[in-house]
Amino acid sequence: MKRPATGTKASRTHAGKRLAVKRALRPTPQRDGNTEQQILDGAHAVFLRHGTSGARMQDIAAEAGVNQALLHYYFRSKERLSEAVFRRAAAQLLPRVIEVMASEAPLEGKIARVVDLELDYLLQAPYLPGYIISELHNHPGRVRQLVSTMTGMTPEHVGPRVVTRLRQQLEEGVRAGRFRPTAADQLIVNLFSLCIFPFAARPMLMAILGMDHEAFHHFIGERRRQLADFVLGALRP
Amino acid sequence: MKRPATGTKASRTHAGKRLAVKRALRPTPQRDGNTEQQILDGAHAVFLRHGTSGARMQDIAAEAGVNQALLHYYFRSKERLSEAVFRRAAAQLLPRVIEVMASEAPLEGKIARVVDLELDYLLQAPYLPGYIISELHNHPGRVRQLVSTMTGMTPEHVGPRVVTRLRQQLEEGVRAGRFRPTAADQLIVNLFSLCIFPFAARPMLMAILGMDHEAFHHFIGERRRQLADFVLGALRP
DNA sequence: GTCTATATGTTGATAGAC
DNA sequence: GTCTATCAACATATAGAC
Repeated sequence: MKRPATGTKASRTHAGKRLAVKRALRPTPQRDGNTEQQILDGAHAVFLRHGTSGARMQDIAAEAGVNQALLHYYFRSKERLSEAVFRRAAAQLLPRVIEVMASEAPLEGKIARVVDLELDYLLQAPYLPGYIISELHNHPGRVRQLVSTMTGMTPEHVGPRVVTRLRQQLEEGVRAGRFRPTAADQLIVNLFSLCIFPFAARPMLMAILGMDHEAFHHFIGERRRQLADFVLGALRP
Repeated sequence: MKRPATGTKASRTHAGKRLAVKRALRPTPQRDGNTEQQILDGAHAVFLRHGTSGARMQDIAAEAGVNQALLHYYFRSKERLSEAVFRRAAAQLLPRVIEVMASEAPLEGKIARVVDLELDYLLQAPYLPGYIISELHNHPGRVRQLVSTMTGMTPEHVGPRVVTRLRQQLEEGVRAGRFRPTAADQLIVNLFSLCIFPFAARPMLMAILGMDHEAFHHFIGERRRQLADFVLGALRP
């Protein structure tokens, strides 16, 4: 049950793309350039670590170096702010990978490219997978935002297109004796699993395998060199 | 910063293993048998779907069919109740699998057995992986509870033992020409990734691949038959 | 042991000065 | 646009009757 939305709805002007007004020697502190972006960055940092339910608006304000009221001025509510952050985050997890998978390059190269792309990216954004999975798990409504975000970036529906192309390539490979018969959707999920899970479950893996941050980094470096061969190896007839 | 723990600490009797007192025709409603268990089940249901931060004590009480005050009578605080639920959940994700992996059976059989065990179990507890990952991600303190829970169930430290045994078997296999050189920890993570990720990322995968619940169930059924071959195939020299 | 009623603190959101 | 001060609405936790 959602909160009753106390005040009048959408009553305020609600900052559009505001332009750089005259900023001379006002008592107003040094706001770098774009306050909205600053807030979004702060919210990103806090939401990614604590999740939407666990995040506190006060912490976001502090992280962004602004006042809590400004958060509402720019984003109206925590709900909307969290949507904005989730959209931005969701847009970073897969699109490049999907782009590659949907391309016309040979399958062997695509797999190697996806592994490199994904591991390299996630190494510098290690909280992303855990956040996405956490949000999607705890707030089922987020699923709609995910699909709308992804369909907004790629022509047509994402899954079918990638899977169809992949299925073609697998069938060709099988006929040519290069691959063993393999279901396309299973292969896709295998690839995503192998790339993303180690980051999503990072705290667990580090605990179980007794790794510190440096060891984990090294572990991923090793993985970056072996993973494509692992998958290609599995595809051999 | 933790909440200041308002009241006196551990002041109450705090229900130990309470025994079945005389229950005749009292006005007290039909409490099946064990109220503590009932609460734990209700808390499990709510925490697994909403996460610790998102869960509300009132919802847990309702789910358990009891009063909110009873939650505090049995578990003192939301924090402790959530710990109890997390421990119980964490104890179900891996132990059987670790048991198998640490055994003396041939590697090929162990892999097939792990796949069957894990997919079968997760099919009936699909929220488990998302919950564990979400908790570990949003509440880093949970990591300690995880390791203490796991070390409490298996002799010695978990990871090292499993990895050591696995490394031996891999080396033997390589010498016998059955396996290609493979890092043990990478293989372990590959196995976990391939089994657990599809459930952890289930909402995302269903959305991307356009599956409904039935289709997902069928997808896992298919996976159950192919996954071991996929991994074994990757291990061939 | 279990309930109803209530205290206490936190949190998202708003009002209004500048 | 940005701030300080404050409100109103929960959510957790406790008190106390039965």
